[in-house]
Amino acid sequence: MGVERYDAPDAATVAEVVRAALHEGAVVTAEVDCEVEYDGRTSGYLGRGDRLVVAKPDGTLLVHQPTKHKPVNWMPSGGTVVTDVAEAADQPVIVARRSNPRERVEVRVHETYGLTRFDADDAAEYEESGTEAEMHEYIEANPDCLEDGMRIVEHERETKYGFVDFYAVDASGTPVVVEVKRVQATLTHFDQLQRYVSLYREDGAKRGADTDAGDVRGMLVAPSASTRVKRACRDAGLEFVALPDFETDATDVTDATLADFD
Amino acid sequence: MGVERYDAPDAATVAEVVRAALHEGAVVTAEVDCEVEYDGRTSGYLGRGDRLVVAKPDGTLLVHQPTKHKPVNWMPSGGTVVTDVAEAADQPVIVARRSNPRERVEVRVHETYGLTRFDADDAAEYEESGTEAEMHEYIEANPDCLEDGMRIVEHERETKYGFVDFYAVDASGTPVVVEVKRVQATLTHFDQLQRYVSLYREDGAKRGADTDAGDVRGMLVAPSASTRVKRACRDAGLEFVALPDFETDATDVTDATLADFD
DNA sequence: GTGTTTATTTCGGGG
DNA sequence: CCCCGAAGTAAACAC
Repeated sequence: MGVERYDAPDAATVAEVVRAALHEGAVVTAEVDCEVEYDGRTSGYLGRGDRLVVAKPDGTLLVHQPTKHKPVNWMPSGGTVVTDVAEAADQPVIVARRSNPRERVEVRVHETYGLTRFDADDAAEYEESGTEAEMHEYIEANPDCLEDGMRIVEHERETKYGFVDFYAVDASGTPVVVEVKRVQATLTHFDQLQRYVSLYREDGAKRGADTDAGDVRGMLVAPSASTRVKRACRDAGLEFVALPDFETDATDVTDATLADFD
Repeated sequence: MGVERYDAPDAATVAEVVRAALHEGAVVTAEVDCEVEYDGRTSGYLGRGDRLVVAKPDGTLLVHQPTKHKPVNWMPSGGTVVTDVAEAADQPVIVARRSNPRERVEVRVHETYGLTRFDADDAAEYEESGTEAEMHEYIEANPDCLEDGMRIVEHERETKYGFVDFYAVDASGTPVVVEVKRVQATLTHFDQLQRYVSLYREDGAKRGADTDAGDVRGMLVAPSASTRVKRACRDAGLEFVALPDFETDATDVTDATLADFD
């Protein structure tokens, strides 16, 4: 929980402080004028400018420009961050590497305005509600919200082409493949459902030519869908089901249900 | 390009420095003990712990735990970041909001270890090569890499269900829909191609029942693909084409070509 | 503004 | 390890 601050440190200090901090589990932030080079999945170069550099002890490296959410260059956790001093120019150089995929970020520092070592102590974990997983739980507990008489047969059913959110059966016994989305449905989601339904229809056709191979319903469940998606569903014989106002307070419903068992 | 540093500032100082910095276009970083609340697309809560908070003048807010690439909480650019002091506890509170979607991040600061104002001057833009766009250029210039006798008819052809990377014709005059991926092909990519091909086949069927409506080839081009994807392609009558070792050094080729014109 | 697609996506879960 | 799909995806780009 301590912070150590270095103002306009020289190259050797930068290299040593960063090395020691990361080794000892501390986070380092630096305000620098630098240029950046990336080589790996693609390659790229960022000319000189003022940036915020963050290095974490898990190998994460972030280079932030003064705007935007995403770092302009980075390395995800799992790699290693090392610092060195380029002899010729007496400049600190921060290099982050990893293998799989093999990639490398090099930050050549021209000027270090400031450097901070932060021994952060954080045991908390983020808790979230309103996720798709919770939506699944809600549907599993209340299959009638999809359609009266619906019965869930299997959740996350594995097929040779991937996972189906729900495999269900409607009131008349017809199988229903259900794909659930927490956000407005897109063409990609339609694609997913289409893939699963095609599979079931093929399998149905194999089981027997006399049975109606198309006797499988596909259901895309989401709070909304664009016109294009609705049309695609209609054209492909799939159904879009608007699950209205699935609010994050669905947890309240679950809580109430659980309370009923007390 | 200047940095101002505040050690263990009090709540009023934090609020004022953050306000002034963001208003004047500077980036602020703070090492704090805080709790965080998010409400918007989902909702969530993060209990007390030491974190690095970054606020940018474009409305970006980042809350970083000591590990991982992604911030545990954030607000993308475009919103507003305001600071205040909770009277009761004399704590700084940083709130980022935006509409569309309507969401809000609240950082309740229990202790501020350090605060930095960074007047960053950065005009550089990141330049990247080895992207999918370059892969497209390569294919357009060398269609034979897909298959001997292939001719590109159209690049980025628009359809009512989205864009097709290439619309081509093979040596025998059969149309080929081509979907190109820079990374290993996934089922999602297969889905995309499948959607386009279905469309072309439907259109073919509409044009004339006597012509073979299935007379369209679909080609998924990528450096590799999982077994599942290859099987899906085979089953759907689509082709997977491994475009071997398309390296980022394709830029070298370009450079050499450009040099030839000197 | 919506709608769609890409991404050095990152991340987590399961086999 | 790979494979797969979610994400508060963000960001670019077309309409």
